[in-house]
Amino acid sequence: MSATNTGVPSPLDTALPTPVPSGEHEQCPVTDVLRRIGDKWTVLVVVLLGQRPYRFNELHRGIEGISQRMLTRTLRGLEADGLVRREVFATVPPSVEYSLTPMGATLLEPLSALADWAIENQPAIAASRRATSARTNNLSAG
Amino acid sequence: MSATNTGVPSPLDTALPTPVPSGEHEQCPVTDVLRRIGDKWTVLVVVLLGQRPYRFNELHRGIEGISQRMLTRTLRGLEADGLVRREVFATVPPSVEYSLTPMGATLLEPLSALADWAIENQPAIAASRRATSARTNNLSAG
DNA sequence: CTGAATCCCTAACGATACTG
DNA sequence: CAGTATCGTTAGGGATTCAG
Repeated sequence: MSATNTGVPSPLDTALPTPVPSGEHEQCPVTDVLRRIGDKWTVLVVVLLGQRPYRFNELHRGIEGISQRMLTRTLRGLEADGLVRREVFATVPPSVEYSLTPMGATLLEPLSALADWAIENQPAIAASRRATSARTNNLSAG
Repeated sequence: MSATNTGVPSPLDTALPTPVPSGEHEQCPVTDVLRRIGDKWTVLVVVLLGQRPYRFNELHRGIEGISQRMLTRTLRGLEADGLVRREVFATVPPSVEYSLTPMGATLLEPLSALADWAIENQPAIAASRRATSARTNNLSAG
């Protein structure tokens, strides 16, 4: 199972030559993507759009806690990256439909792998965090 | 290839029942993990430690641009999550060795899938971004 | 060598109000 | 309905300094 250096061909090696890229402003694509999808809402939006196209307020209602501002920014970012398509229908109450592009849809697969890992390991992680904070409290208390 | 709703069993569906979890403070494990590994340095550290154990300053030199502060915080976070193990050797110049735990090593696999995707799609994403900013400039200029 | 502590800046985020 | 504009708060992150 160990993916350290035997099992996995590791495309990460390709992305991280030797000392780590990050020359100055040019980050490696992996980091770039991680920072994009690591924000607070992008994954939720992508996952919802993976089910079917959504309209703006539909997403707004579907993602509890998101503000219009952040929903707009998230969608704009995904659109700029070519992961989401935005279709405007000039109807009388104007409506806008968002959907994944083909490239956006392919993101669901690696995302699923990571989600799988997250779900599987979340209990262990949570337990580890609790143990750590308990240990920290002990140090404070004596 | 479409992973929209036919090909992939989508563990995301498990994580996102219908309207999206996020009751109030309790986020879904996927979002939680994404925010953890989506920060600026975690992935780089995990990838390096995936090759072999590293000492503190070795990591510091290996990851160009990281500050001691952030390296420490990143390692502490990973340690608290049970993904990284910290071993202190009480030698005369004290040395500390960091390595992936077994659970940490399993993270390399889904990370590779995502890295694969990132590397493969990075050109398209970059092109899309350029096209978008060019379009924005056109609106401003004309 | 391996950090912890402090200060400061910026980007991200959220709430609210306003517009086509 | 689908946004934009503005403002205030907070969290992430960097530089520097100090300590075991």
